[in-house]
This record gives sequence, C-alpha cells and structure tokens, in this order.
Amino acid sequence: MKIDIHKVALKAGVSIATVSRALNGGELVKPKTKEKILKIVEELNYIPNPIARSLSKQSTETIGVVLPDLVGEFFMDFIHSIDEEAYKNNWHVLISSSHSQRNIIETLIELMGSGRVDGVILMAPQMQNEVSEIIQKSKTPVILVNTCGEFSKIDQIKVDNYKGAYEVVEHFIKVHNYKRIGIINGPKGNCDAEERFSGYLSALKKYKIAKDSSLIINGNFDVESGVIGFTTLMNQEIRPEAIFAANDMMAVGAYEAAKELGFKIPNDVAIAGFDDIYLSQFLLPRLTTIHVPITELGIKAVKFLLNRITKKKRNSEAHFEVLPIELVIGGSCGCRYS
Amino acid sequence: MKIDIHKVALKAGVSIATVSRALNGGELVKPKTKEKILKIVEELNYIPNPIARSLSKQSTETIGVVLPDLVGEFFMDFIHSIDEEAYKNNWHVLISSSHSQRNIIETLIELMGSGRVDGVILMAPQMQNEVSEIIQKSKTPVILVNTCGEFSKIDQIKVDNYKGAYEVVEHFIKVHNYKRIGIINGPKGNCDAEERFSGYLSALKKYKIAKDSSLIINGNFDVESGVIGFTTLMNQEIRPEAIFAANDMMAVGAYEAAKELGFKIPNDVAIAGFDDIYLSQFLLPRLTTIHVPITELGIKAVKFLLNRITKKKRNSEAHFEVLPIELVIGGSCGCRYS
DNA sequence: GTGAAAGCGCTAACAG
DNA sequence: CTGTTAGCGCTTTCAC
Repeated sequence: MKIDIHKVALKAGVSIATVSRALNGGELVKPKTKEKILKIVEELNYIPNPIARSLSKQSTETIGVVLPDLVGEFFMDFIHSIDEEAYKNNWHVLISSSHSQRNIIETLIELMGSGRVDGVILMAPQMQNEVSEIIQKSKTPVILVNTCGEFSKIDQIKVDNYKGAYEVVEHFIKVHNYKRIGIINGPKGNCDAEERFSGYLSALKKYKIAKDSSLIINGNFDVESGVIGFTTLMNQEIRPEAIFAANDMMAVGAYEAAKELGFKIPNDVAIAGFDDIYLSQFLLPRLTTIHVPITELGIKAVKFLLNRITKKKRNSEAHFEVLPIELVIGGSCGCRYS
Repeated sequence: MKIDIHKVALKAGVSIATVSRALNGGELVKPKTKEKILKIVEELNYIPNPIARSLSKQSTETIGVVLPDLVGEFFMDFIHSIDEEAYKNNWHVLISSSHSQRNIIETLIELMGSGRVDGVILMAPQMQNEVSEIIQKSKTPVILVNTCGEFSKIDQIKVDNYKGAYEVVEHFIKVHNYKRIGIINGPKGNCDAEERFSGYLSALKKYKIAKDSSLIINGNFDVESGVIGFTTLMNQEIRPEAIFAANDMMAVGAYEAAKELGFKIPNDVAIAGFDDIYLSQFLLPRLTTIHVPITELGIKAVKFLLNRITKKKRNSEAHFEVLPIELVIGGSCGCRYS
C-alpha cells in the first residue's frame, strides 16, 4: 500500500500541513508534535514523493549533466565526481548524453525546458556558438566545462590545455634537446585540440624552432588515428625525434604502430600524450603525459552551479576558471623511468 | 517566460484537455485541430512539464539503475547500453550508485519508495538476502544483474561466470598441458568471484588434477591484490605453470609483479584473466581472457524490465537468463598471438 | 502552532 | 470531437 502524507497526518492526528512542516521547515512546529510525527514517519517508512514536491516547489534539486558521449573512464570519473559532490549537498544528478539519434543541442534544450533539472553542467568541447545563445536566453543556470571562448554571462571551467601542451613540448626541447617534434592533432573544431595545438606552436616559437608542416598531422582522438599519424610521420625522409599525441588514445595508437613498424620508444622516437588516462601507466615504457584534474573539474562544476542556483547569484559576474594541469613523466619521452 | 499548456490552449482557442490529447493520445482529436495545436506548440517551443505529467499519470517513464560503484569503463559501458536502449523506447534513466556514505540497500529502497522511477535495474554481485525480501515486498519491478542465487519472483540476468572460468582452465589444460594451475580469487562473498572459482575447480576435477590449496590465493579484484597474489604464488618452492586471475585488473597486477620479479609471460608462467576490459588488449603479450557481453547485458536488462513494467506482466514467471561468454585468446596463455 | 485551502502543470474520466 | 472538472502528493500562504 502506497503510503502518503495523509496517512501520516491521520495517524499522528494532525493535518498534512503540519506533517509537511515537521519534515521541512523545522522550527515552526511544536517539538512534541514534531517528534511524534517523525516517529510515525519512521514507523510507516514514509518517503515524501519527490515528484509532487518538485511540482509544488517548482524546483527539483537535481542537476543535469550533458555529455558528448558515454564512453570511457574519463567521463565515468567526471560523472562520479559530480555525483559525489551533488550527493553531499543532497542534490540529485541526471545524466544525459547526445544519443546516436540526437545531438547535444536538442538534449540541452529539452533538459533546460523540461523543468526536470534546476541547472545543468554542459561538457562540450565542440560547442557551436548557437549553444551559447540558447543558454543565455534560458533561465536555467548552466556551467560550461571544457569549452572554448569566453561568454559574458555563462560560468565556465576548463582545463589548461594550452599550458599542458606547452609543457610537454618544452620538456622535449629543454630536457631532451629534441628539435624535430611532430604532433598528431585532435579533431578540427574541437576546442581542447585547438588549444593543445596552440600550446605546441608557442613552445616551438619560444625556443626558436621553425614550424614544419610536414610534422603536423591531423587525427581525431582515437587509437586508429594515432596509428595512422605515427605511421605517416615515421615514413618520411626525415623523421621526427619526438611526437606529441594530443591525447593518450592516439598515443596508444602510436605505440601500436611503433611495435608494428619496429620502432623503439623512446630510442627511435619519443612519445608524449595528454589526459593521463588509466591505461597510460601500463604502456611500456610508461607514457609521458599531462594529467587532467577531472575529479576537481566535476566537483568545482557542481559547486559553482549550486552557487548560481541556490544563492540566487543569477546576476553576478560569470565565473571563469582554468584548472592547472600537471606533467607526468614516464619513460616514453626519453627520461629514465622505472 | 515559462510557457505552459494553458498558453498553448489559449493561443489555439481550445481547452487544455484538447491540447493534452493532441500531444498524447492521438486520434481523438480532429486532424485540423491537432495540426493547429502542434503548430502552436512548435512556435512557442512548448515542452510539457514531465514532472507534472508524472504526478498525474503516476508513472515517470524512467528506470533507475543502481550500481555498486561509479568507476571504470565496465560500468560506463553498462550505463551506456542501458541509456541507448531506454532512449530508443523513449524512457529516461536515473543513475544511482552507493555513495561513500550510503550503501546499496538504502539507495535501492529510497529509489523504489520515492516514485521517482517505474522500475530498477540492480547490479549487485554482493547482494545480501535481505535485498531480495525488500524487492519482493515492493511493487516496483526490479531486475537483478549479476547476482547469485535464484529468486522465485525476481527477474534476473547474468553472465556465465562458471563457464568462463571453466573454459579458461580447460584451455590451460587441454591446449597447453599445464597441470599446476593457480588462481587469484575475487573477494569473498562476491558472487561473480565465487562462480568463477567454482568453474576453476570443476575444470580441474574434470581433468583429474588434484586441488592444491597452495595454488589458491585470495584477492579482491584490484590491481594491488593481483600483484600480491602473483608474488605469493611465484615465491613458492614449486611454482604454478599458469595462473588464472579472476578478473583482468588482477591480471594487470600479475603483469606488474612479473615485470618486477623478472618473470616472462608466458614462458615462465602463463596468465589469463576475466572481463576483457579495454586495457587488456594493450598488455604485452595481449591478455588471454573471457569476454563479458556487457552491452548485451544492459540492453536485455532494459528490455525485460520494460516488459515487466509496461506489459503489466507483474505476475508472469520470473525471467532468468545467463548470457554466454567467450574465450579471447591472447599471448599470455602460451598461444602464439600477434 | 496548526489547519484549511489554493495551487504546481498535467492527465483522464465524465459530460455534452 | 471537445470542454469541464477532479485529482496526482506536496508546499505554502492565510486565517484562526
């Protein structure tokens, strides 16, 4: 038998309003009454219906998370950190991903318009400008994660792709004295990829190494394009001494191709990646890469979003934050590593 | 400005009931009227409030997923497949995991009692019997995934752990003629682990190899316990010729320990795992393991659950299904593999 | 302090 | 075919 607030009220000999107050507000109810009610709630295992509550309060106490995809531990870690942080604040989390049949914009619009969530965390490295307009028009607070550009009224938090790439390349140059440094890029239009590429270029410039377009290969963040990228680079007359793969998955592809083609890492060519995925520590030699603080990203995203929602800071300055990354040295860059 | 069903009705010059019907039922509305309404809905970007709808219909069209944890690609893949399948049926998915502060039972009870979902998929390899009672008492349909035992009234779907383990060990014996086969077990009380252990024992028995308790080590499914397990096994006077790690993570630990201690796989000792995680294909040599059809598991879980919910098959026989696994041959068992 | 009653936005009889 | 109306379960004024 479904037990509702009326049953509790009946058994306690009070009105439903009092039950509601006892459960929420707090001190507007006589302690004795409250105690009695809570006891009965306990006995009956009464759980207030959150749907009804949401409808009445016009707030759901849940945040939506819109992701480009639902694959890999990277997103899992992100979700996990969001979930934990939300739970600490007694909020719920609704995950939405762009399905095969549906793109991110639709997902976002439906989520914001539906009243199903009070705010959303949007991770969209390939965000079109259209999206920012939609968000600015909406009354639902949104925080952008790993998006490019800066928007006047939207909170934003991201990882320091530029610096990460810069540090990798600088490490190649300063520590190992490599001059011919190739890069396997991420996909066009992907903001993470573009920032990483820009970090690569800056480092070269800083150390007065001329940009050589034969060393710049396009990839799209998957293993396969790492294989192709590596193969292309190493099949040239003059080979690179080092290759920066713009993410670890492509670095994995590079390892595969190296094995296939008989190149030794780092003796024949050094490799570095970006992301510090779990797998990267098991590659032989361990991959030199950039650690991305994904957990911190999730936690902070929740914090700022909740701030925006509950503190009614709807009009305050947009928050913009870039999280620092960290160079993780493995053996693939030429450093000795055990 | 929030736009609701009244605004649509007003603009269309009909009652809200008609709008509702035009949007839902279908053919009880004059085509002309319907068309007009739909046009206005479009214009206004009206999205029916799912909260209100749920309250009214007493159904949410969302399924809950309760997981032991939110870590690793295994769960990510599971979630992904559930999400896709649910989306195909226009259902939503709510993910709940046992948080650091809260156990799986509480999570389950709250979810079932709240009215937030119409049914739940519960993955609980360490399920206590208490849970099955709770489920049987509840009116919310639940499907159990990867749980031990069989319960009269609860749908259940799982992976064939027993057969998987059996096949691995049989492969060791029949193909490679190993006699001394060690095992690094999963945690006590974990059903997957127990079934795998039982498969191991059966295979030994079948081929008339005596059980040797010095070859049986306890682990708990993490890398660390793989390291310890391997080390323990290989530090004995008489070493095993092969080791079956009850999951891939522990096999990874075994690889690490092997490298540390200077053992070559598979020459000094053969290794096999279980799960076929993404990482396992990048180990050198590639790990021989058991592929678990996680995607199929998710899809079927959704299908049976929706069946139970929508077809009102609340009383029909409980569905019990064991999904077949598949032996994946790498080089770690001694087979040649490129 | 507590109760009565008016919604929250929508669906589903019940009339017409 | 379409409108009227009574809920769905809860929160929240407004009275008392």
